[in-house]
Amino acid sequence: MFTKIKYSVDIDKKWQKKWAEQNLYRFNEKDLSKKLYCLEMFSYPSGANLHLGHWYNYAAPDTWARFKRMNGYNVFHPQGFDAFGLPAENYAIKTGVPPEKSTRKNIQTMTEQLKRIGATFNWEYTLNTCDEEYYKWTQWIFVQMYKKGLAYRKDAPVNWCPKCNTVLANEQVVNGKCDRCGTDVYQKKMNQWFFKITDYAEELLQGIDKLDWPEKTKKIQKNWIGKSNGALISFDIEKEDGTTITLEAFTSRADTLCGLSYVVLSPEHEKVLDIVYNSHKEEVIKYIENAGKITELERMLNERKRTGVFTGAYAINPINGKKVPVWVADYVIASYGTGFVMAVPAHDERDFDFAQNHNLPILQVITDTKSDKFVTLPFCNHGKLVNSGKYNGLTTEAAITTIVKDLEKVGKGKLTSMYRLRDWLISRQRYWGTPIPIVYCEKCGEVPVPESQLPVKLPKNVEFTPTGDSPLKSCDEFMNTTCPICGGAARREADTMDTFVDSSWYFLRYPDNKNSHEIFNKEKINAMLPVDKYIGGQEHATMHLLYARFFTKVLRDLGYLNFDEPFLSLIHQGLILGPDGAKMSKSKGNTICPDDYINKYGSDVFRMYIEFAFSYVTGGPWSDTGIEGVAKFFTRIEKMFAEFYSLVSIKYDIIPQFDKDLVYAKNFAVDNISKDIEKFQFNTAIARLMEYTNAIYDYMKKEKINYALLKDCLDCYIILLSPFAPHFAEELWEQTDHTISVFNEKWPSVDEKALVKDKMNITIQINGKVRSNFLTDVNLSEAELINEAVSSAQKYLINKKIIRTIYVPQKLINIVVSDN
RNA sequence: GCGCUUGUGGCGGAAUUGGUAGACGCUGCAGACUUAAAAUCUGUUGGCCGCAAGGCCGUGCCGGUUCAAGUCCGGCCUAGCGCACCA
Repeated sequence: MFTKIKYSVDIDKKWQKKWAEQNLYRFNEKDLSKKLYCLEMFSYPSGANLHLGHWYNYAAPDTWARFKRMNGYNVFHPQGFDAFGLPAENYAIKTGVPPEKSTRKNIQTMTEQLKRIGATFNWEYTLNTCDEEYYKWTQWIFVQMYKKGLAYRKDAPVNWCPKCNTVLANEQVVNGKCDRCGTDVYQKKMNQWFFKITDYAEELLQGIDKLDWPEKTKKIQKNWIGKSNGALISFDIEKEDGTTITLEAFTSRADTLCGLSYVVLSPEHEKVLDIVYNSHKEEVIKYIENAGKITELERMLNERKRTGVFTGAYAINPINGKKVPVWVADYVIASYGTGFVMAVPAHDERDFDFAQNHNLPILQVITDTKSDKFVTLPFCNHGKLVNSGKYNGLTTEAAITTIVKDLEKVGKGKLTSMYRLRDWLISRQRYWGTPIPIVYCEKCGEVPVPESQLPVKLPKNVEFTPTGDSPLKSCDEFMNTTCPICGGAARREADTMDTFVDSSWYFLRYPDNKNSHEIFNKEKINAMLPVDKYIGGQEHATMHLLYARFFTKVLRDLGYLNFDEPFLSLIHQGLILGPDGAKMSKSKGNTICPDDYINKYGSDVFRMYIEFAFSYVTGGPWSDTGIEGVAKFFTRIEKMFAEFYSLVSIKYDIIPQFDKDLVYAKNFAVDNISKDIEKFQFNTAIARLMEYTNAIYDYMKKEKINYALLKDCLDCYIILLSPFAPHFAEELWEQTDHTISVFNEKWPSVDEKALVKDKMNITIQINGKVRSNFLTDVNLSEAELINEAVSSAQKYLINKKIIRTIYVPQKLINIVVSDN
């Protein structure tokens, strides 16, 4: 029998225990026909309490997952930890506690706290990237990639963070500063490991359009890959000794070739010293040395001043044989294109600026298509060609293909594309990460560790304070090993991998997390993936989300996967800011601790509040005004049920007219709540639930009540409530004489007939302004409606002439009038 | 500099994609219950004019398209994000 319920944190505990005992949310591995892989980005095991961001990231998608579960889906909803990385190591440096120890402890605390959300997580599938059983396979992937030539080592100028004492990937440098600590990053030439993500540039780009991802994220990723169509053009350069050397330049404006007035090499270009004349050598070397000292940041600041030096050499324009001077200038960057550029000052701002500074000729070869009027230089738009011999009059588009075709005939040009995307630098001079499974043997050189010897274990007792050199180097027992090929003495690679490597494939491991003899069972993973719904922050648009796509494609090409994309549908949760509107941070002291709220109100109130108070994908500043309102809403629900059980039951068979409102309200609620949850619009879904609550209250005030109908509506009510307040709904379900669990119930379906109204409210507009409205029968014809509207709006029509009427079905009639 | 996104009551936020702006809730105000308070319930709550009926104004600003604009177009302002010598 129903006893009065008072929802509190005790009810959370009761049901969390029962659900765990029954393993209620168990994933059924046997039948994957309706599997649904719902995944939130895993979190970093930080020491402090679970913060608001975690709650927001996990609780709301759990509402979606529960909804899907009740709609018959076999929901797979795993949870794990991205445990390697800088924060644990920095914490260790500060406190002296080894990262291993603090991380394990944090994982334990966080797991307990995550359980307090009362989510449908499948904990038996958990993983942790710093476990040997996990990173063994991270290393295994590295070795597979190495064998395919996708992991390679090279000397390259890399981004160095002097504070973190490590190199960074391009993706981790933001405005010339370290993404992590904000320190100015500078370039350093080092020998490092890279993943050849550029091999997949085109496919990564092409695949984006097919994804159900936020448009903005797709755009960010497209821009990051940065495809640019153009042509490679070869220039012969005459050296001082009389020989010539040929260099290729990439350009998107081959049409401007006749306006060429010089060519430029970047200071880092390997052929600079080969080309330079003796008379200019000293000056050029000095220039290169200076250019090397400038950091990324300074380069950006000095973006207006374009410096450079002449090499003494001349290049031949392949289209007309004209000789142009060869310069070295740091406005040409070595890492994009070929590091060698053709300069057309009349039609490029940078070249124009440079030419003016150095008194180089400026030849106009493009003019406006529409007017032959004088155009101001530099003219960078498209147009038509002038001063270009036989190409005169062609549009720029046509000229590009014509000119490149002509060049191609003499082997001097071809159409091609360039990408902005660089290979992914994965070496880190840090301790707390996956060791790179490579050994260096004096005889055999660089040798990948064979699969049978994996994992290369991360040693425990290492001095991990960063010195700028890899901490593992100081650990002899780690470093000294034997060569897997010849058995002779060898040294291990001392760097560890970027933590983004760990997170690039974790979603592939969850469904088969205990597999000890292979990375995962192919059949199983191909049946379980792709992830159907992925939820996480937008800040990963050019990092994790790109890397994970890359790994998926690599593993597919290695024969392990039969799909191309890991995450079909992606949602970004908004960011919850501090009450001051600034990003929450401990240093600013504007963090919010969910625990206080949970202890006071219970986790369901907290969950429903964060779902109700924000638009999920937008987020916003935190404020707890309103959480009382949600708590009150819970009380109102409790009272609603108490009131129902106190009613004298009056039963009758014929549903009178006044039951219609309730039936409508129920179906309206089911319809809209379902649609809104599906779209992650939890705030409006909850609003509709509140409306349904009000409708039930209204009904209970009536003189005559159809008890069976009301009971049915209340049962439905509990189901609709359950994804938003799982513990509370489960308690109500039990108290209203049902067998648990409410989560085994089928989500209600909509009776479309109940949503058809027999009356409609038509708005009357006069000249587009709302004047009045009238309630009428839905079956009336347009003509009848207009008549009714005109007669009911008589007072607005005095001395007016009706010009036309517009009828919007079921909604409004606009009467357009003029003065008589 | 280029590209994208945002701007709605005192507050959080709605608005079926061009069709009654402000759903739902918070706050405030008034009332009921109470010795009183809390809790609960009932009304009310964009601004201005009006006793009222009613009217005028109103979705960052200026203009436009349309019978009709928060929604579409052009320009500007604001806040935020992405890229930034990409040839």
